[in-house]
Amino acid sequence: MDMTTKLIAAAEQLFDRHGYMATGMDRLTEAAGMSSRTLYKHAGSKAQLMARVLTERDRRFMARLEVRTVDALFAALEDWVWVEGTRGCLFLRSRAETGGDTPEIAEAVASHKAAFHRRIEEVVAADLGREDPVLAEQVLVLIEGATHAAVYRGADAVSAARAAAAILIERART
Amino acid sequence: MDMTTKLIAAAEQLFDRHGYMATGMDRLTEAAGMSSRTLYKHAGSKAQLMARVLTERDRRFMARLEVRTVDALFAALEDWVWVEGTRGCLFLRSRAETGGDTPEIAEAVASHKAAFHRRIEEVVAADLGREDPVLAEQVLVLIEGATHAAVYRGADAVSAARAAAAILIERART
DNA sequence: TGCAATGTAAAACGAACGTTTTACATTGCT
DNA sequence: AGCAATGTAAAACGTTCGTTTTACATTGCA
Repeated sequence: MDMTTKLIAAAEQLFDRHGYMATGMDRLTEAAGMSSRTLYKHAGSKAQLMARVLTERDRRFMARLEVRTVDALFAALEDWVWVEGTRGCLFLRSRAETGGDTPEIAEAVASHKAAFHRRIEEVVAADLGREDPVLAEQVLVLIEGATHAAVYRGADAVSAARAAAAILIERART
Repeated sequence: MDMTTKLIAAAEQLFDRHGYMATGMDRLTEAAGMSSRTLYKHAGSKAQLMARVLTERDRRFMARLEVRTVDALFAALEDWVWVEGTRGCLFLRSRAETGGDTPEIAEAVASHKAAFHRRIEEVVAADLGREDPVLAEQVLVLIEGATHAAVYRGADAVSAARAAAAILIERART
């Protein structure tokens, strides 16, 4: 396993479970199993490391959203929550933790959320046979809501969102 | 203006805008306009201060949700977002920043979210004339979603959620 | 009049922060 | 055989962290 890969995987785990600011570099070097010298050679800085973590997570998350129907979007979200757990959206959390003042992080978040929004519009259009920006916004809100409600309401939040989306889609179709 | 009130107001601003971990006590004493000795006499510790901020915010937020219809719930959320801005849910954010490992904070968050869920069930029941836990869960997801989507989508997210809720309510009524 | 309460200003506490440096070992290519 | 690259271990960098302490001023009530 490549050092950079190992580092990013360890960083994602710690940042996600304990928070970006609360995770010190000592804890990170230990978890990644490498010296701080090597860590900095690969990561550059803590902020750059977080940005790489986010880029990698974007890749992994967006790959799951390569679907053709809105219902499949929620099925994918259920899988994601099952695998990754329910700790909210790491993108919004990193942005909030840094007050948006860390450029590398703010940019990674912005570009992920733009891609996320675009993807939902595409899926809604494919499912409905026409574009519907308002419905897409509602689906986006339901996914974001399921992600965050699941933190304290559990997986029920995701299935509730899925059922709600089905109703909205059905209504938009007829 | 009472010292404790001034302190909590300053703390809420800084914690919300820059994050809990990223806000140092020096910055806090300066913003609150008091010595660190006085600050610690009133707050006890940084974690206790955050807990009091959350308790106060819960009071202010829940007061706005004293309504009788689901649509009024979203109108209240629109007002809240207008006044307080769109930086996501401070309760979930504090919990995430501390990994749930700070008891005072974790408890304040848990009790707020429990009250929040209860209130939505009540409003849905009042609006519909009967209890509907599934619809309540969907409304909760829409509010949580609007709160977080608004961070990058703006106020449109809230009105989209409002319209979606209207459809779900209408369908549940007939 | 005098004491208890409440405040400020500022230094000090040890610990932890992100990052860099020093000194050395191992590897793989030409 | 020899050099460049890549790694480790560990100390040190100066800064900032949350919190406590020391010394002193002001106020309000008995």
